[in-house]
Amino acid sequence: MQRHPVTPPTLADVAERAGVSRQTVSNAVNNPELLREDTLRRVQEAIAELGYLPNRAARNLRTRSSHLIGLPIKPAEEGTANAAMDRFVHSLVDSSRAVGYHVLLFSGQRTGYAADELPAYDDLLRSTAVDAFVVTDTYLGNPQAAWLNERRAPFVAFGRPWNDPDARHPWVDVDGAAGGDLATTHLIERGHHRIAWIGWRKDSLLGEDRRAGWSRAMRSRDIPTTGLASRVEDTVASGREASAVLLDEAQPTAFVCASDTLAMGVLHTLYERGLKPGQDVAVTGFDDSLVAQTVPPGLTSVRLPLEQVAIEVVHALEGLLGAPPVVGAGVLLEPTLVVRGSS
Amino acid sequence: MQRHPVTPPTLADVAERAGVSRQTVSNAVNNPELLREDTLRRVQEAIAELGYLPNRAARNLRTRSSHLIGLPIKPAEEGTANAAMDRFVHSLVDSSRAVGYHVLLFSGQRTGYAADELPAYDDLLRSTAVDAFVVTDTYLGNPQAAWLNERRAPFVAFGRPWNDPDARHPWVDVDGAAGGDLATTHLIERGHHRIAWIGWRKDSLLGEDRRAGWSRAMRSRDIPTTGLASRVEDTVASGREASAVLLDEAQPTAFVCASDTLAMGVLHTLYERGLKPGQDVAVTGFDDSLVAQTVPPGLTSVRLPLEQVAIEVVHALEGLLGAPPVVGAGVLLEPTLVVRGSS
DNA sequence: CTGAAAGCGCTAACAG
DNA sequence: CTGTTAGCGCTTTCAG
Repeated sequence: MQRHPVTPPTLADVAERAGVSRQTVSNAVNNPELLREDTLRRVQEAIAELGYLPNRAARNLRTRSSHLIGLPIKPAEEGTANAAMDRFVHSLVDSSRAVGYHVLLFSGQRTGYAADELPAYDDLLRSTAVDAFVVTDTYLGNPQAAWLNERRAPFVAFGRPWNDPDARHPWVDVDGAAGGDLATTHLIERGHHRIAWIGWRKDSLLGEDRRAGWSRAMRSRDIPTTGLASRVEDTVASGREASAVLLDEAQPTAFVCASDTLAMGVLHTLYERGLKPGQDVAVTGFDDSLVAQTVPPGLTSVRLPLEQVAIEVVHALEGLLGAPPVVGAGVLLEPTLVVRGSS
Repeated sequence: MQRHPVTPPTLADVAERAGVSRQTVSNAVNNPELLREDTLRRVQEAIAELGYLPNRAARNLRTRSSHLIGLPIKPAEEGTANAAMDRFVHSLVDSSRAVGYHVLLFSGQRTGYAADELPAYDDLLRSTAVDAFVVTDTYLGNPQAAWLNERRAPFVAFGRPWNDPDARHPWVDVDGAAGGDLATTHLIERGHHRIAWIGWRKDSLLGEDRRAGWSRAMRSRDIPTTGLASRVEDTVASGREASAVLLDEAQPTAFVCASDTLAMGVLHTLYERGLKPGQDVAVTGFDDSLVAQTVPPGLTSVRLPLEQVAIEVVHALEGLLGAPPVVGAGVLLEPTLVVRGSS
């Protein structure tokens, strides 16, 4: 039954070895500045010799906190180029650990429940399994943010609270308009004028944000945009169809896409028509996914500063979980453009 | 300070409401068969009315287990097509939850430590933060498996213990040779004879396994393989160079690659030479990444049954964490081939 | 089948 | 600055 060679040492073991009380050891770990220098050193030696590490469960029970952050993961979307999550998760794990938190994964969307029921979140919260959540798809108009707000559950959103002006939770987001502008301006500087936009349906406010960058860049140079925009689902097939139609009806020489997935659709169309991306028609994507990085001849893409996003998210989390909790203002970060062969 | 509207109900609250003792409530939750039917129902009603859920920390402290599984994540490898992890993680989260476990993410490889030091694992173990680990890259010859074995830490490996014949831990793997065979046979049936292999360096036993499938398929039909194999790093650039050299020196009409990343390298070479994948030269990859799914005209790829792998991993975990622990035999699963435009 | 007692390992409060 | 006391919420004895 005993899984480990020996029972791990406890506070009491360390205390005995160092010749102090248990409380002093606890202080040595959590409030070292309270101890006299030599006592502290003696305790730390005992800790090192014994290889002592505080028992999490005991600490969690006592402090009423789990030091765990819940991160819901969406069902894997196959057939899309979405790899953003991956990079973000890595950064989040690292940033969290730096402040003493670990990341607990869970399936946010279990089937068989109404839209306003989020049992996965609820269970985690009520069983005190996590201290807070990080939610990443507020922009899909899903009910998480509202639900969490209502329960006063601590959470930080990656994504602005578009449809909830009086949301009072911390958020971190990337300026989609700046990204769209970046890509469009890049193409204009490459000599393109007829630059098409392929984005998502209008109810995607994230999509509209990115689109605004495209129209801003175009309009500020008095380049007409009429007939050059298309709004579709975020799939390769949709991107392919949309680009085929646009090519036939509006003769663009370049495409700015709201996602790498859509941009891949454009590459499909070009491939089918024997057109060379970057030479005959320029294409840019969004997210700098692995697909963008590996597809020949390379897909120019707007790269989100996900590492920085994670750092800001954790920073907001620290405020939220502090005493007293502090909710900072939303943070908006700037994307960059990674230029590759497709433009 | 109080984060939630009210303090969550405890066992005592439920007991009072149901008019029974705390212990009876505990039994109702953990050993319902011990209770009389009407008592059980009364307790369950009280639980439902109060929205009671056991406090994790308390339960963990008492049972000396965290009900958490540690999953190390490697630093994100940009520029590769590796998306296998993503699908696996999803499946693992779901499978684990079904048996009462959650997945805790951590950075396996922190910098600044010698190869035989794995402080991230050690800390998690000694602080009783996780009950077990799932390790996913035993094939890289990294020291995790040996280290964990030595400490008697419970873990399940996704990947065979290639270099450790007397390893006594459960593992789940996918038959790489079968995958290589599948791809090669498919190409042979499509009429190809000069089929090249691009794989990893010889010290990658996973790579050698996959390669064995290629040579097996070739040899069983008496097709010569001389000069048709190349072993390189797992990067797009290596795949590109290797395929260029092979094309010049051995004139293959098809490439079987040990990874989608290498296959993308081949597509780069074809692109540069104006050759059409699937028409002029056939290409197959390995892992069925998002890249394979989205690149035009689609990359034929060997797909690993990651959902099934996760299920088997969790099954092994259940055995490992049971009383008494049982270590089942290794499980080897069969991959499938997803045929797309590149062949 | 149900209840009472004990204690997991830790830290918040207070006393010395 | 250090030690004592108490108890977080739960489950495992052991009696009734």
